[in-house]
Amino acid sequence: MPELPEVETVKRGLQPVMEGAVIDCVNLRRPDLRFPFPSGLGERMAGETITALGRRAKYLLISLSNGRVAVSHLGMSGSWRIENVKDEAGTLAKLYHERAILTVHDHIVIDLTGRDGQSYRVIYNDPRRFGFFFDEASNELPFTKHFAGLGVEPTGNALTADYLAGAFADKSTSLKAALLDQRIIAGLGNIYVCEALWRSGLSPRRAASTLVKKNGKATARLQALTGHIRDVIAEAIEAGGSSLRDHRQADGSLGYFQHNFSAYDQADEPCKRETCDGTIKRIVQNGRSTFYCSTCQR
DNA sequence: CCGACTACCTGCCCGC
DNA sequence: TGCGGGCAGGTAGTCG
Repeated sequence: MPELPEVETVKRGLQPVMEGAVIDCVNLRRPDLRFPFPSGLGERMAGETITALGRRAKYLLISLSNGRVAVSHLGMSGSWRIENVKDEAGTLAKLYHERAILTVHDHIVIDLTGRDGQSYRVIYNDPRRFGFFFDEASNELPFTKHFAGLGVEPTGNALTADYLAGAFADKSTSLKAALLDQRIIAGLGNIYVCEALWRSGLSPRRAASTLVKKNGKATARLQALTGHIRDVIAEAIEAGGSSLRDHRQADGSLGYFQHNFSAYDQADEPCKRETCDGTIKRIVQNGRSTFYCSTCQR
């Protein structure tokens, strides 16, 4: 589920509890997710204060007072939730402990003492275990293999039509694949690429280079696409993340962007563009589903 | 170097 | 009702 807007939503949901909190203990309930947890990870985190939560691309960043950062990637099915938020007596946390409310897919449990002095429990759940969790010295993180090659954020000023023109100029690969490439734009996933292309009236099958003029400048259509990428991501964050099926915000409420999908998961539905009488199709590109209208997306 | 493909893992949904 | 097949938000590794 988790594309950039969902990770941003998770971050915002966790911030009130986690920022400024002291980590009492970290329980890694299995040795790995997609990769083995680094040796000593839980011990390094215990006793530290969380100085800030951040996000880069689809990674959640938990900055610690010892100069390290714990990094969480949600993979396809990861989520974070907060338990025992209202613990006024200071005893509820213990009760939850004893009741063993954890399920088999609750892989990471972080017990905290918040700035308000109350006890909190933050839990990472991930049925498919495609997520990552590791730590790194914060000044080293940008140079690690996961971060070194990441492209620009779609939320900031670095995403411009000129930047994309440079990245797409010699790309004969499909627009769909180019937009999913985290080395170009970091944070887009299958849903928002489909949505941005639908808004732009661009076929996901078109070669990326066809949006660049011979002089290397962006075409008007690439300029429009750039704006739609920024818009769709901003709207999804505003809506609290999309969430297919069961994706929930950290406070347990559902994101509702999914009600706004124009193309993604709309196979056989009529195209929602007012001037179009086409039907959304599902095709497979690079082994992944693409949803688009071949009538108005050219 | 790049692009295409596969593997990783569980759960859900559909058709038989 | 049970079972098999296909599919799911992502990314790292491999291969050509």
